[in-house]
Amino acid sequence: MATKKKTSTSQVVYQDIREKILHLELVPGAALSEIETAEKYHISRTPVRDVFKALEAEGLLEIKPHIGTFVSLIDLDMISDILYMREAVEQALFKDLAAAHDKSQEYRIQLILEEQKQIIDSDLSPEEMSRAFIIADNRFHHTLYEMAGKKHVTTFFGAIKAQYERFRTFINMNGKADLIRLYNDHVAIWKAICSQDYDALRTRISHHLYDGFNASASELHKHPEYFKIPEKND
Amino acid sequence: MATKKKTSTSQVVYQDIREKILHLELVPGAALSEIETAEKYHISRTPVRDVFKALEAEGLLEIKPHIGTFVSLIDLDMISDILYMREAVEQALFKDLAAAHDKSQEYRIQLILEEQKQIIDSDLSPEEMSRAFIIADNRFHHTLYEMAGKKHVTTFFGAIKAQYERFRTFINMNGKADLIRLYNDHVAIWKAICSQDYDALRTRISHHLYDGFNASASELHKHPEYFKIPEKND
DNA sequence: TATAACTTACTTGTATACAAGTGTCAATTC
DNA sequence: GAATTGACACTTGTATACAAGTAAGTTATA
Repeated sequence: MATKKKTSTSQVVYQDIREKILHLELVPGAALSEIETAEKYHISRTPVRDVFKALEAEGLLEIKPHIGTFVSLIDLDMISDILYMREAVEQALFKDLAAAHDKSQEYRIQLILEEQKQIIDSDLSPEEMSRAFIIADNRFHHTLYEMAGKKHVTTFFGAIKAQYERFRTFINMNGKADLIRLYNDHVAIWKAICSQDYDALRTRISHHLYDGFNASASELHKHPEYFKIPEKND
Repeated sequence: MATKKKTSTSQVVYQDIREKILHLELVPGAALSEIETAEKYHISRTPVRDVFKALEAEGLLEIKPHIGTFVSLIDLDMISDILYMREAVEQALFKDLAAAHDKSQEYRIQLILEEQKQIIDSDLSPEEMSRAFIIADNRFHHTLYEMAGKKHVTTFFGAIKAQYERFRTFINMNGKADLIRLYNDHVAIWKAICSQDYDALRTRISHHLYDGFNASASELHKHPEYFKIPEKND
C-alpha cells in the first residue's frame, strides 16, 4: 500500500519529490508542473503523472484538473486526529504486548534503543542526526507492532505518517533535546512493557506523541500560508 | 485521500471496477488487462492506467510490470489487524464522546438508527438491503467520529475498509439476521454512550466488529484460492 | 524422446501529439 | 475611463504509437 517497488526510473523521482516535500524544500502550496518536472528528470510526462498520482493518493499533492498541481497544505486538524488514533492503537497494543511478553525477543528492542542512543551521541550534523533518528524511531514502533502480532498496523500508519513528519520538520522538532526526550520515552515505554507497569505505560504513551505537537503552536505564525484553514461548515 | 473528484469519465470507471471488486464480480486473483478494460469502456489506456494505479494504492489491485494486473487476494491477517485498530480507536473515541456528550446532537444518531430500522423492515431484495444497510452502517460510525470531533478518522478508515467490505461480501455477512444483529449493536452502543455506561459500551464495541469475522472461518474452504497465504518469514 | 533455443503473442512502461479547460491580459467597445 | 470581450499561454486529460520485458508454445537439435 505504501511501499511500492515500481520501475527504478519513476521510483527515484517519487522518492526524490516525496523527500523534498517532507523536508519542506517544496513548501506547502507550491506549484509543480508536469512538463517542468519531466524536463528536470529527463523523462516524459507519463511517469511524472504516475508519480503525481501516487503522491496525491498519499495526500502530499493536490491535482486540480486544467489548473495545476500543488503541494498540499498542512492540515493540523488531520494531524491531530492521526495522533489520536495512533495513541489509541498503541495504548491497546502495547498493553497486549506487556500481557503476553516474550523475553526471547527482548534483544530486538534493546538493539534499536542502543542504536538510538548511539545516534544521539554521534557527531552527525543536526539534519543527518534527526533523519537517522526518525528512521530508528519508526523502527522502534514498528518492531513493537510486529512483536504484538500486528505488523500490518505499520503499513497503515506509514501511509498517513507523511503528513506528520512534514509538520515535524516545520516545527523543527528534531533538535537534540527533542531526540533525547523521544529516546527517554522509548526506554521508559519499553521498561514499562517488560515490567508490566500498566500505569506508567499509559502515562508515557499519552505524552509521547502529543507533547511535541502541542508545544509547537507558537511556531505556526511564521508561515501561516502553509496551513489549511479549518472549514467552518455548519 | 480516499474520496476523489476526478473527471467524470475515469471517475465512473473507477467506481464501477471498485464495486465489481468489492462485490466479488471480479474475484481475487482475476486478471485485468489495460487494453481490454479500455475497449470495454470505450476509452484509451491512459485513463485506465490512472484507475488501475488508484485501485492499486487502495490495495485492491496488484500491478506486476510486464506481466499483468490482478485483483489482490484477500489478506485475512490484514483484515484482522484492521479490526483490531478500529476497535482500539472506537473504544477510546466512544468513551470520550460519552464523557462529553452533547444532547443537542442526539437527533442525528436517532435519525440514522431509524433509517437502519426502516431498511431492515423494508421489502428490498437481500442484495439491495445489505448495500443500503452498509451505507447507513458507515454513516452511523462516521457521525459518531464527527460528533467526537475526530472527523478525519473517517477518511483514514474509509481508505482501508474496502478490504474488509470485500471479505464481508464473501462470507455473506449480509443476511437479515446479521443486519439485525448489527442494528441491535448500534442501538446498544448509542444507549451506552447516552447513559455513560462504560462497561456496557466496552463490551458491545469489542463484539460488534469481531463477531462476524470470527464466526466465518468455516466459509473459507469454499474458495481457498481467494486468500493470501500467510508468509512464514523467520 | 528429451532438451534447449527461438519465435511469438501478450503484458505494462514510456514518449509524444493533440484535446479541452482555466485564467490572464490586452484590445475593443460603450 | 470602465466594463466586456476575446486572443493567448498555461495547465492537466486523453489517445496512440512504440519500447521493453515476460512466459508459453513451437521448432530444431542432440
